[in-house]
Amino acid sequence: MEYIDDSAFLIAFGKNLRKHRKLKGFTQAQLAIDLRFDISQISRIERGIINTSIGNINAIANILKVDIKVLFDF
Amino acid sequence: MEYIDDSAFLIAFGKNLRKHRKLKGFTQAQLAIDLRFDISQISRIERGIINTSIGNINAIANILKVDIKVLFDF
DNA sequence: TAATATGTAGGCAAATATGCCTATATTTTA
DNA sequence: TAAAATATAGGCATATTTGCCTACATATTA
Repeated sequence: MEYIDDSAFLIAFGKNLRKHRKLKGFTQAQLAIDLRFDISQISRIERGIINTSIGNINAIANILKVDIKVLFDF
Repeated sequence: MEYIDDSAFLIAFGKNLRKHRKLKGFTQAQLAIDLRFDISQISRIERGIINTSIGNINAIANILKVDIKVLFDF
């Protein structure tokens, strides 16, 4: 198993999240509103700027109607 | 798809993490040392007290040598 | 091209996680 | 049972995330 550092992991995660958000037809703003998140958070997460919580990712998966494991499959 | 609130999710996640930690033969202390985490964090995560980051979970998966998706499979 | 929609950048205060610490409880082993 | 190992509880200072905000950049559409 290959080691992946935190920064590379967060960037890869964000890229994958963005892919699935678009596949489900959400803009960052729409997703943020449904989640009652601030819109800036979605942008920060997708760019790998911040290391968000597993609870937030679970909430995102619920709104996107995808299995949470899909968001970690990259 | 069933809605799972943050608290229930964190508790279920922690329970599953504990299961996989034990399957791999780690104590909380051993895991914390390898991760350079404080030991109290492992206990807090496994009990669902805190909502830790995806980066931390990735680091844990690396140390346990499990696919990160396994930790979200419950 | 021009207008509109979508996303990025960054400052700041408040909320939350984290590390470090001591003490206590629970579980496992001799 | 007694001792040792493992896990829980909680306080406190520091670090990080988050929401709210304004401004700017990029992409999409008329």
